[in-house]
Amino acid sequence: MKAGLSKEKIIIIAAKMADEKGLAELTLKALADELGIKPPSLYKHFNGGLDELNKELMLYGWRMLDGEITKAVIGKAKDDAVIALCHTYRKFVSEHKGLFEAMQWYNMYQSEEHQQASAGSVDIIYRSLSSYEMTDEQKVHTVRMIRAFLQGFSTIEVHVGSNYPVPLDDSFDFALRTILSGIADMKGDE
Amino acid sequence: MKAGLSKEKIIIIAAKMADEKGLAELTLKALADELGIKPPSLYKHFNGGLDELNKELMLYGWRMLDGEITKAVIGKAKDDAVIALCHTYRKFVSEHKGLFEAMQWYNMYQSEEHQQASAGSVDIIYRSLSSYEMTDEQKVHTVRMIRAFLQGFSTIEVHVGSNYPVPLDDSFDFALRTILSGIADMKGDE
DNA sequence: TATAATAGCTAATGCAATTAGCATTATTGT
DNA sequence: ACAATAATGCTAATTGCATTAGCTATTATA
Repeated sequence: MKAGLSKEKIIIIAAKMADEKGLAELTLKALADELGIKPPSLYKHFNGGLDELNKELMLYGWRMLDGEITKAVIGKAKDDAVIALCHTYRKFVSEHKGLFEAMQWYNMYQSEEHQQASAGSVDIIYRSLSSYEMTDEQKVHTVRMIRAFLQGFSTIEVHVGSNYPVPLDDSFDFALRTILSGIADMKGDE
Repeated sequence: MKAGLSKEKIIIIAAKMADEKGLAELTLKALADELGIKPPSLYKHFNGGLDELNKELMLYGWRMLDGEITKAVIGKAKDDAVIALCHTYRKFVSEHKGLFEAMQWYNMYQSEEHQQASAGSVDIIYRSLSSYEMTDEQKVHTVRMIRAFLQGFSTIEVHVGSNYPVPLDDSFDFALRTILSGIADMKGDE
């Protein structure tokens, strides 16, 4: 019997499974079961087996995040753009914990492809900064800072959960304001 | 033959292996080979098998990082303390990439123990902020911001490597200055 | 020194990934 | 329409690691 599957459809299902149960639970066996096929059949779609599946999930995740961020910053500039970008990133992670795990996977097989995967988001952050008056080098630093903050905060949030007296939302906004204020201060600096 | 091993000795070797080859390569088989014993023997030290080994590595990593940070901030206050703390954290990660991977593992089996593991570092960051004039709530926010930044930056650094035109060192210092400047600005804010 | 605990071993099991080779269903060129 | 080909699925078999069970030697202790 032919199940009428395609790489894209499989990736979408796999992403859903990863988001629901965590990336570690996404085995070829579990995925095959879900799809109603046998594990070896997956190799017809993913020659590279589990590794390739993970790589595709990573790329899929970055593409999706790029798309959402792009939408979110349309028509916005400076602080508004950065704020929208950060909130979008955070929302994405909260809704796609499994994909986010896969997206952090990009050093394995330290290849080009993986480097480029996150380059899209980096580029969008970079362009969101275009309306600020800063040197290109300052922009690179700022992109890295924002990226580090977003990734770090998201990771902690995913891992730790949100059961504190002081809400994480407040901390996120606080940190965002701090970063923006830092950016505003950076005129005269080297 | 008795190899005269103890849980502690094994963890130290395992940590070294993880740092050298990556956490994923640290299998019970590889560890047993390295130790000159057979895989099942490891269960005499780690009842819980691979899971427990990973958990112990995580705890070991946090203990070690706590120790180094504690040493680094002795006799320092305010910005000096924060700067020392951040540099120490970053240096630690660059020297212990495998352990760092294990340290991020702390949500699995979403238990108490894991929560507490990173609490030590959080506490040290918190205490490093004691000499600033800010409310307790602001301190919590700031701790989270610093922690997110450090973790995010380190992760990116570990994953991406350092082959850019703009050196990561500069970006790190830049971000650190930005955060400190943001902290300095936060007097009147809510 | 007898006894219990410790730390190692071998043998066997289970499970997921993967490979090889076969069968069936689509597709496509004529 | 139909032969050739590609695509997609299957079963059977292999590999490798984690884990369990049960045995043995060594160490520590009463």
